[in-house]
Parts: sequence; C-alpha cells; structure tokens
Amino acid sequence: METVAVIDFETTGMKPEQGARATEIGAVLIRDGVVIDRYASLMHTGAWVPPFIESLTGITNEMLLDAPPAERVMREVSDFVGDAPMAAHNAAFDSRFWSAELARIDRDRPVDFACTLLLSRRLYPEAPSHKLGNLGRWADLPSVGRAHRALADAELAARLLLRMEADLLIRYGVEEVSHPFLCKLQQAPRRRMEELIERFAP
DNA sequence: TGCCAGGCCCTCTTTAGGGCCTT
Repeated sequence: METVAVIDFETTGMKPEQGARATEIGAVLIRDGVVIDRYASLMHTGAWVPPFIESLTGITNEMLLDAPPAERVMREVSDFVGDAPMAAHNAAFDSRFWSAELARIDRDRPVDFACTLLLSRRLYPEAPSHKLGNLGRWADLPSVGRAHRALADAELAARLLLRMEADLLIRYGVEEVSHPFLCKLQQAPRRRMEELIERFAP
C-alpha cells in the first residue's frame, strides 16, 4: 500500500472558524503495515489556551511561549507529509485545522482524509466505545504515550488504521486496501459497505 | 481570562431527538 500520513492536532478549541488555533501537531507515516516515520511539534500562535484544555492535554500557555512559530511548524509538517493521502481519528475535526493552518501559509490544497472513527464504527460495531483511547485498549493496541498529546494520538490512530487494514485483508478477504477504497468505505451505509467489501474481495 | 459545533448514527425514525466524537 502507498504511504499514508496520519495526523493529530491539539488545539485551543473546537473550530478554527471560531478563532481556535492549533497548539501541537503529530504526524506519522505508515507504509506496508508499519510506521516508517514520525513528526511532532508544539506551535506558537499567540492564542490563549483555556484551563480546561491545559488540563486535558497538559499543554500549557507557558509551554507555548518557547514553541516555534506555527508558520514554521506547518511548513515543516507539510513538507514531511508531502503528497501522501491522509487520515485522522474524527477527520472532520483535524482536516479543518489542517486546512486552516495551511491556508495561513498559502499551502492549503484539497485532500481526502480517511477517518478511523467512521471506519471503526463500520468495522467494529461491537466495540463499546469508538473514542480513540478506548478503541486502542479494546483492540489491545500497544501503549504509545500520553493520551491527548499529538504524536501519541497520531501514532495510536495510525496503529488502529493498520489493524483495520489487516482485518480487511485477512478477515474480510479484501485484495488491496487503497486509500480511495477506505474513503468510500467510511461513507458507505452498512449494506453498501458490505457490497463494497464483497466487490473488493477475491 | 472564555466563548461553545456539527456531522454521524441509531431508533421508541423519516414532519425527530439525542448520544457520540474531536479540543
């Protein structure tokens, strides 16, 4: 399979349209079933981090004072990701920040995100919770660090995506798990999902 | 120091409501 970039943002809020900014990004490249590279950095935007989010992420306003500027970090991570197709857990969230932060350095480009939340709801409907951390424990994925830090969450989402790819290959008999196939699968109604899997099975 | 979304998905549904998930 082609290289895929799995990203995770920590931010000051829920929506860039409401003034929320990124505080940290983690990016993990996966290929042929394994993690092949990692990038992570705090980023300074000048935006204030509310106490709730300081507590949630452990990223404080003080920590961000010495962080590199967001423009530099986004240039670096954009170079790191290159043209790789992308994925995230609840990609609707991370893709908005990816686009918004890149737009600030004139590097925004259309990109389809695979979403490990949407995919896990389809592939693992029996899971008691589809929160990233809960899925990781449920699937017995190895611990990768503090939850709600960007690199740990990106790595966990990457390992979850690798598990789902392996299950599609082995359990469902799908011949090749391409990024476009995952993007179709995550949007498909349940019946359509089964049709899609059957079509891609040998 | 603080405002507080929206798409997905299920069901006691579809002329709707509410929980989940991300920070």
